[in-house]
Amino acid sequence: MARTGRPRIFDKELAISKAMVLYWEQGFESTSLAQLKEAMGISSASFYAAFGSKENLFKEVIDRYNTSYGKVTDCLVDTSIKSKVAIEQALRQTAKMQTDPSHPTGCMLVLSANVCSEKNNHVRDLIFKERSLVRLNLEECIIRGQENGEITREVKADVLCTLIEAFMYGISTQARDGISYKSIDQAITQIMKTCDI
Amino acid sequence: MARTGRPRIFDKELAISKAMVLYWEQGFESTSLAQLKEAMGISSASFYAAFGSKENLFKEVIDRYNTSYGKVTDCLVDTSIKSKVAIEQALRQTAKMQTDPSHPTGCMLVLSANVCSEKNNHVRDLIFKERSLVRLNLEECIIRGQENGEITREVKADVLCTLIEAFMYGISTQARDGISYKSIDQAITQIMKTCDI
DNA sequence: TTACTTATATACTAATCGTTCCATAAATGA
DNA sequence: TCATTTATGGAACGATTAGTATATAAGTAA
Repeated sequence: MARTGRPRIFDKELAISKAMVLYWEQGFESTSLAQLKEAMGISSASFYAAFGSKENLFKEVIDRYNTSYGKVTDCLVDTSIKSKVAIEQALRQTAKMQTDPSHPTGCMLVLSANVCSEKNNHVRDLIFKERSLVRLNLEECIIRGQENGEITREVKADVLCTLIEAFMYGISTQARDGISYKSIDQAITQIMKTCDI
Repeated sequence: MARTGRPRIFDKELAISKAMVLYWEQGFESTSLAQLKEAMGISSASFYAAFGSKENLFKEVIDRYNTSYGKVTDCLVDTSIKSKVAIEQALRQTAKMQTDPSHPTGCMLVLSANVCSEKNNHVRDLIFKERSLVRLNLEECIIRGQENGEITREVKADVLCTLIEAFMYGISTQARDGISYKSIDQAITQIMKTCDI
C-alpha cells in the first residue's frame, strides 16, 4: 500500500549523487553539513529526516559508489573470463575511471577517509572494510589464474596481490596529481608482464 | 649577540616532532589546534608566538619530515650509486619506514592533505609540490639508468616512472591497512624485474 | 471531516574551530 | 634601576560545526 504522509519534495537518489561528489572530492570529515545541504538543495530538517546523520549518508554514498563508479573492479569476481584478463581489465578500467574529469579524480574508497581524527576512526574502518573486499577479490582471482596456469606460480599469490594492489591504490594519488590516463595505461601494460615472470 | 626577552620555556624542535605525529596520523584538516596544543604542551599564546598559524606549523612539519623520515628516497639523487640500485633502495626503505609501528604508518606526503575542503586547497598544493619533486628525482634517476644501460630502453622513462611511482604511493594505503613489510618487500623484488623487461 | 503520518521551513542549540587579546613573567641592555 | 623585548597563562573572540525543536504543510486512511 502507498505510504502516508507528506511526500518528499526532493529526489533522494539525486541528492545522494550530489553528496557523493562532495565526499569524493573533499573526504568525509572535510565535507561540512552546510556544503552537503547546499549541494543537495535541502534544509537541515529534510536532511536528518531522510538520512539520519552525516555518517549515515556517507554509508549510503559508499553503497552508491560501489554500484556505480566502483564497479570497475567487479570483473575480478567474474569467473567466466580469464584471470589475467580480469586483472588487466580491472586496472585499465580503474585508470580510465579515476582520471575521468567529469567527476572527482582518484578512488573514493582510497581518498575519502584514509586519515581522520580519532572520533571518526569507525568511519575510516568502513572504508577499510570496503578495500579489504577488493583485495580479497583480487587475491582469489590471482589464485584462480595460478591454478589455471595463466599466471606464474613463481611468486606467491599474496605477494602478487600486494604488488597489483599497491599499484592500483597509487593511481588515486597520481590521478589527483594530474598524471595522464595515457601514462598510467602504458604503465599497466608494463606491470601486467610481472604476472608472467 | 644574545637575543633579549623572556626565553622560550618549551623545546621548539620537540614540539614540531609532536605536531608531525599528529598531522601524519590524522591529516592537516582533521588535526585540531586543541590536539596540537595538548601534544606540544603549550598554550595558544605560545603556539601563535612560535609558529604563527596552524598552516605555518604544517610547513615546518613538512620540512622536518623531508629531513627525517622522508629521506628514504634521497638515494634517487645520489649519482654515485647505480640507478637501479637507487630505485630498489628507495622502495625498500620506503616500505620499511612506512610500516614501522613506532610512528604513523604510510607516507605523510601522500596521506596528510590529499583531500581537503576548498578553503585549504593551497595546503593540498604544498604537499602536491613535494610529491612532484620526488617524481622528478625518480624520473631523472630512471633516465640516468637508461643512458647507462642499466635499465631497459624498451619502455619510456615517463612510463616506468609512473609505474614505480604508483606502486610507491600505494604502499601508504597498504601500510594503513596493515599489510606487512614482508609482503611489500617481496612485491618490490617482483616489481624491480619490470626494469629489465 | 477528522485522525494520522511524514516532510518542510525556520530558528535554535551546545560544542568546537582557529585565532586574538591582555596582563604578567622573565630575560637583556643601558 | 628602568626600559625594552619576548614568552607565558588564561580568557575571550566571531565563525562554524553537527544536530534539534517547533510549528506548519501536504499527503493518505477511515
